[in-house]
Amino acid sequence: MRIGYPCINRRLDCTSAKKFRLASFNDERFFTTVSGNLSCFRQILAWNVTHNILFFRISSDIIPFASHPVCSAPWQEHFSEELERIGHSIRDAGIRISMHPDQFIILNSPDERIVSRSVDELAYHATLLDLMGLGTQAKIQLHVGGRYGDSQESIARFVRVYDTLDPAIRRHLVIENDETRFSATDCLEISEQTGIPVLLDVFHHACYNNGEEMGDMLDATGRTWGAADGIPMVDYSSQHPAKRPGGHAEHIDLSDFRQFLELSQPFDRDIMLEIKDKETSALAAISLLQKDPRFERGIGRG
DNA sequence: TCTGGTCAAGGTGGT
DNA sequence: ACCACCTTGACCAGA
Repeated sequence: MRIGYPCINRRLDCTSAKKFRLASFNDERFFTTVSGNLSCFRQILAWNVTHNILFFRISSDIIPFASHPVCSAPWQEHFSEELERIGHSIRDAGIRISMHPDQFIILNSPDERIVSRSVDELAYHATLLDLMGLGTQAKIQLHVGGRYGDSQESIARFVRVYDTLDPAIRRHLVIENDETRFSATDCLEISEQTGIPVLLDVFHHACYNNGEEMGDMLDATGRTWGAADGIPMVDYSSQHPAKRPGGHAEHIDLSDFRQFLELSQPFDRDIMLEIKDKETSALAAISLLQKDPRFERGIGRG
């Protein structure tokens, strides 16, 4: 069991997701920005290791506009050595990496231009992971997409597109339930047809479900991960009291988290905390986990 | 130096 | 057909 947080460390005076406006794109700006992002990424990883945080989600903005037509700069070659070095240090430390392309990346759109752009963006994610040599345990988590008024047909369209994807993308790709469109059960149906692993978003499942028990869903989604996929990942958050249902909490709710740990007791999972205060909640979660044998095993794994 | 309108990209639901 | 909202941080133009 590892604990992770996404993209940003608020205690460090740097960001690994610096970007700029499309209108001001030029190669110099691009390379300078990526260099800064990678430098901050290394700092975050080092900070994480000293705090036993061995799971981290890389921001899709670490290479801004990487899959956009405006970007013809050969970033793969330009940064290959640096990425390889970073990848070595990630593997040496036993760190797990994930990525989460944003809401515009949709494989089941009826508009093939949207699908094509989405595939390009996924290819960028996979290339980045591969340049770091992170292997198939590094995952790109994606939502199923839109319903377009017909969930079954939209699921079928996802399956059809998935089957055409380059294996270089598929080996990293997992799907995740969302809080309004496709439930964990929908994802399991897709998994049965494609073999794709299902990442359970615990909070989204609580928001949107068909009455399935959380424990059963943890079990069922975990079984979709093969040996090469590594320990199943889950996303965890809790409800922000003031926000609409589905709004992420500002800080981890430790009593809720303790209940989740209890519930998940039979299973080993890498837990991504989708919580606003990022590393602060990760530290709190870890302090709660000191005596959990699943976590101790994780630290020893190196 | 500070502020707030705006940012590559889509989907959904209300009108 | 059109618009606000989803959700997020931060860019950047203008004060």
